[in-house]
Amino acid sequence: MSAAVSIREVATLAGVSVGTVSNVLNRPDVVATATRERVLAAIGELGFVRNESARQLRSGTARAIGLVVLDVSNPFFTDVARGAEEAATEAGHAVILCNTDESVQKEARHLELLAEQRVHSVLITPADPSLEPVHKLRERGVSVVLLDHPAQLADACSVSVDDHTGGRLAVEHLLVMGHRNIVMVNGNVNRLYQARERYAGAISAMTDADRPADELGVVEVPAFTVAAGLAAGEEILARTPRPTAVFCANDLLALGVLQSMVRAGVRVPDDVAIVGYDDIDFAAAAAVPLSSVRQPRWLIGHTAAELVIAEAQEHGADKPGHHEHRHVVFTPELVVRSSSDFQRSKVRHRTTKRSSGR
Amino acid sequence: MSAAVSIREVATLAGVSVGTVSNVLNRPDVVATATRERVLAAIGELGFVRNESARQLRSGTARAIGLVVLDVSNPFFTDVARGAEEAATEAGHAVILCNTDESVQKEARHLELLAEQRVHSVLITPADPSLEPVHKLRERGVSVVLLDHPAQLADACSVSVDDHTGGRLAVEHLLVMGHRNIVMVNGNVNRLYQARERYAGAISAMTDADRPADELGVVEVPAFTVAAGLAAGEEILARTPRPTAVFCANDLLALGVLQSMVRAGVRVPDDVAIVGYDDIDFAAAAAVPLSSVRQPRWLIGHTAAELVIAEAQEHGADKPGHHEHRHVVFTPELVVRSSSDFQRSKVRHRTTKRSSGR
DNA sequence: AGAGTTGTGTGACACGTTTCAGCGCGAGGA
DNA sequence: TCCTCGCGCTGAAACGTGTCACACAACTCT
Repeated sequence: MSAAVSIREVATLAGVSVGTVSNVLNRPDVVATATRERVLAAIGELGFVRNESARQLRSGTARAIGLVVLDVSNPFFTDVARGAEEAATEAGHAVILCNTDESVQKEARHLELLAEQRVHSVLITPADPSLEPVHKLRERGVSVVLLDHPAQLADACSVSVDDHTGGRLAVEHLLVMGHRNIVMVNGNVNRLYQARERYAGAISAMTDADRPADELGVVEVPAFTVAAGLAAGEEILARTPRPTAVFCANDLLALGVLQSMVRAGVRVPDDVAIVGYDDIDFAAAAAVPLSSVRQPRWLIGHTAAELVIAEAQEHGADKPGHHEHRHVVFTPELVVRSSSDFQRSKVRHRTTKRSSGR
Repeated sequence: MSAAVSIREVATLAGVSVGTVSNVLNRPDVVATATRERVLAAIGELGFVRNESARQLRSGTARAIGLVVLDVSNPFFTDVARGAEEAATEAGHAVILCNTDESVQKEARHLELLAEQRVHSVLITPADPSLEPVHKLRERGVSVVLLDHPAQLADACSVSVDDHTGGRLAVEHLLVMGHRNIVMVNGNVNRLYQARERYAGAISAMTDADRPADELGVVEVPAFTVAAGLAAGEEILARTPRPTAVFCANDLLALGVLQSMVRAGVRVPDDVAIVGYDDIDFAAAAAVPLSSVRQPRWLIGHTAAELVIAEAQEHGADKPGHHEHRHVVFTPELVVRSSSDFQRSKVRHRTTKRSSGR
């Protein structure tokens, strides 16, 4: 009901000019203490709230950064988002979270909206492999940081995790555990960079171990979700001979596969070993704790936000165009738990017996 | 690099006035076809993008609605967010997702930011039980819809699920299954409305069944997370006599409790039955599929967004202040799965035997 | 005492858009 | 022929803020 109160009304109530009120808000040190307090009192009395639109119009750019992810429902991305938000908040920026569900159309629409908002910058896990909307954004002068995407391909900073190594670590581990019939549950290799790299890493582990590449089967899924993992699990169960190990490109898939194994009475890891990717919290908390390739989720988001803020500062202070794009690459780490480790799962079984014996 | 191009440059290139360009964008029907196409061509050539800040400054309010939730990492809330976003997109609005982690400070800060953005409206699951920041927002003229919160307390619309019934359903079920030593894992009853109501429902199930209320124990947790559930599970395991059933105020807690039971070799549901709340996707996909009180997550978000959009339209078209606040209450539904149902879990066990027998 | 200096505050302009009164013009009716 | 009307377009006035050149007063230094 109460109409929006502007800086002008504050000024008249405090008996000063609008410029002074603006100074109180933005450079409090240049205004005398007495006046400042008078203005602040007026602000409180009127319940004045800055109009961010007007600020942005004046300054040309918003104090917000867009974060565009493939799936908000995936805990991996919410953790990345938390990291980004923390870094952004420190620098006085807000984060606008956008979800694409891997859809090129949704991605384009979100980027369009973000461009209209004149966001400070955009952190994005691209859904469109052509990166065309990303380039368009850069042409419009918006800083972009690519998440989980190859550094060299685009004229932008990037933060990623070495997916090739990640895939290799997982399959090396399974080979060491003696598995000779492994299947990888993966997304579309042409569409998603992560899917491509993790598969390549897996293959390199096979060749390094002098195993023929065709010992690594593939089940392609339409999405990185638990439901898709369940379907993949059914397909794996139907295969003869049944694979003895499954490497999933993502923990949600792994949880789905695990679930279909348990439902079918297939023991994990005794009959089938499973390794996931991302090491989300649900992985450790699964009924058969899931081995997984850990990525520094929070750090990815945090670093990306820091990078983009730094880029903007350089760009502003120094000569424009002088910015050197940085490419941060983290190294993933294999976390072995019961789902792929016979020894660990034995410990669990012993505990089981003891407990049920009392 | 390319400086922001404004409507004025488009106008000169197309040889028309700025007003005409604006009309092409907002009321294409009032401008002649030839001119319209000329303008559109100029827009394409220059790569013009509307400046949303300027629009907002002029129109007074943003085409965005804020969604403030207690925990973005909780799949329940991401599903609510998807519903809200879908409804908002239909009406041409964007959704700004904010996370409070149940912190009063973060909530206040986010609402402050949203107020500065002059958002169209706010959908919120309040973290501050006093609702004071919510009232402040309403005074500033921002429409608010409360999610999962009692309708009557605030001067606002609300969308909620009957938590009292939900709690009752869960405990009734456990009583029918013959449990006489039940424990509820719950958040702080004074701070969170949901915790309070679900507990009250649970108690009413006890008294309706002529059971003494003290047969329902309580474990209070500091947060609705898997980690907190794990800790609660440890505490439950240490109790003597050990409870035979656990009702968790949320699925994340239930997953944590389930995990600690499995780790300790306690069979679910044979030794301990577990019922969760929300029926997130992970519940069905858990290794012991989780019984849960289902809430229409997507619908909650969708309805809330629709309500707030409708409120704004009425408010704008008719006399202001004439809006009648609506309170939508959904009814929850108990979904029984293996974690609390001996029969179902038997089926699973038979399957196990058959499979491992081949 | 005059010149420089520092500390405060003023007021107008610019940012990019929407909106609205109004203008020119050709067609149709009297 | 004149009047009216509607179409298509123009041009200027807002919207609320940040910035900047400038004004004014009170000191300090020589």
